Amino acid sequence: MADCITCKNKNCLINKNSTDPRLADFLKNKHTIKCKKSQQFIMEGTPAHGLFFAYEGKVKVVKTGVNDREQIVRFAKDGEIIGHRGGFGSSKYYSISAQALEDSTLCYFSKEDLKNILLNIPKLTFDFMLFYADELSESETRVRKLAQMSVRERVIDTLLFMDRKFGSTDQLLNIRLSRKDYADYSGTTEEQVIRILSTLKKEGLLNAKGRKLGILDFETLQNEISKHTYSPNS
DNA sequence: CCATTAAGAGTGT
DNA sequence: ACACTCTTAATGG
Repeated sequence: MADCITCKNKNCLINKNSTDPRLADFLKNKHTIKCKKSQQFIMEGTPAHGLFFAYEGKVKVVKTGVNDREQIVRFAKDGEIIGHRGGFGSSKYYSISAQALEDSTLCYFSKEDLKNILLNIPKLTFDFMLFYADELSESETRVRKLAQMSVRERVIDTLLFMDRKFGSTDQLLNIRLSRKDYADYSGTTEEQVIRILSTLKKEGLLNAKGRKLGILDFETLQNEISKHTYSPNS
């Protein structure tokens, strides 16, 4: 596989700093992991040895709650980090699980290597800090939405989010999720999601080809949740 | 390629 | 939430 310097994922924090000569040895220690669809590669509560980056593919990050109810915490695509703390911080264990949503390729760095470069390359550390700050901000916005939006609003918000994150082609979202996944991200049950999706279809706001969903009327959907999205963060 | 089966979607209660 | 039906995807010959 391509090395970090020539990597296509220009948004990756490692790629952005890959020309720094001090990174050369570190980059040699990168591992590449192939992951089949549905394969879980981080298990919550398991000792953390490092940090993953999605090289290619899509991943969901999940936190398990009571009665095995799952909450999808975030999604990751090309160039993005999975397992934010990766064991180089205070906790020795992963606080989340991660599962591939499609066949994916992951890059992996050990926590020792990571610690080393974070302590020695300020620019990279600064980029990480900015990234974490943005993530925290987004996470805060999500807390508010989960608390204040109605179920229907949360489902709509999730649909719009999927379009922003993964894009659409031919009026179909470029991601394939089960209704359960939509529920686990929106903080509802599968049945609720199914019902809301089918009413959205009847209202002509949503499109479905097979299992794929497509947004037909962005404006109406946007308007319906606009009172929650006046703030700078989506 | 088609048939069988498993997984997921949808609906009524 | 559960039970049931219908649809779609996966498997294997």
